[in-house]
Amino acid sequence: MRWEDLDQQPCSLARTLSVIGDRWTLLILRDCFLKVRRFESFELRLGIARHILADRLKKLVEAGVLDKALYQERPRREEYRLTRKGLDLYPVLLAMLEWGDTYMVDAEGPAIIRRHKPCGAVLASHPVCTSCGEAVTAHDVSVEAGPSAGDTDIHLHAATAARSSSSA
Amino acid sequence: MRWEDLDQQPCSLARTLSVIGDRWTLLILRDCFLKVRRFESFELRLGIARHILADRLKKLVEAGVLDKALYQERPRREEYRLTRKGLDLYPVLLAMLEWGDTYMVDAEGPAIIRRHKPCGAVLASHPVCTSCGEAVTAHDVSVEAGPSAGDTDIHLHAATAARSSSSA
DNA sequence: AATCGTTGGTTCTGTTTCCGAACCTTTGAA
DNA sequence: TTCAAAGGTTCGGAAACAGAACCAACGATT
Repeated sequence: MRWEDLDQQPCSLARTLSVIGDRWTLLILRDCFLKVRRFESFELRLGIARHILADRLKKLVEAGVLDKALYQERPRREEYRLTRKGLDLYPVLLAMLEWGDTYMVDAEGPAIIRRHKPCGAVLASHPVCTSCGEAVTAHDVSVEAGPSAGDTDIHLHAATAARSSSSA
Repeated sequence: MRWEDLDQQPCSLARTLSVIGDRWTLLILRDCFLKVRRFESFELRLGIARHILADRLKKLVEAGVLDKALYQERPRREEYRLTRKGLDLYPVLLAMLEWGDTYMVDAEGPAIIRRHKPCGAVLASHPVCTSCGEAVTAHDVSVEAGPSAGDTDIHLHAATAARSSSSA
């Protein structure tokens, strides 16, 4: 499978990965959420090759995750800001941050702490079902074919995928 | 920055990416959550080169995300299962799935639907603060130096990162 | 007891993709 | 008229990836 074909897959995870699934993109987005907005700032903070940074920013703009806005005429200067679509990636970042805080930190604990401003607590979060409000775990979730399922039952019948399927 | 150095960064996102941040790993994990457990099944479903698959599975086992368990003696057969650490990645996957469902689907809607078994609703979820139970958005969260912060204020002072910092 | 199929890999040899360094362009300031 | 800053683009080498072939343990088949 080639990287570009990911967004053709009938799987929302694959399609999401086609936007944010590369080496640098999530680090760029992390910085966006920290209010980094300028090409040079990204470069400095990430130590990324300018070439790659330019490419990633362009792709994020094309994907509608970032918006390139003029913040100054004459010297024309532009900055990158998260769109609504980009802001909606926050749960992804948050989930990754918290997993890292739990499993990947040194003995002393995490280098950065997030605090939930409304309540003042050090932030820990978990997903809840928007309908019933209960916490969601992998075991509570079942999958079924959706509207555009077609013959893509491959995603449902995991262990039985012995038939030579359409995506093999 | 080299890819291997990611897990040395004082940032939980970077460290998480050092485990799940490559092209294939999240797709492999998606399948794990769909109860795919065997080398051949992964290969068939993903269309991944065997070589790469073997490498990713090994790394996931080394990282403690998967566990390689004997499920049959004589023909000795092993399978890969999510550990607790791996299961705890579910919020990451879920957040990506839902973002994809929202922004990346065709007109007909998503190919796969997730249902919250306890309440029966089609699943939509959002993160809530474990302390106060309120929904968490990017705007509600502030960051501050944590226990092992050291001189890594680079992660806090986004736009002011004009000094040549330690990670540049 | 030779060989065949199944599972689960490893070893080759290209081809993409990535990275780092250097260069280019626009604009304003010295 | 040269300089610097912001924001890119163009290169050659390095790494990751893909596809195919090969290996090996084991059981079943003949």
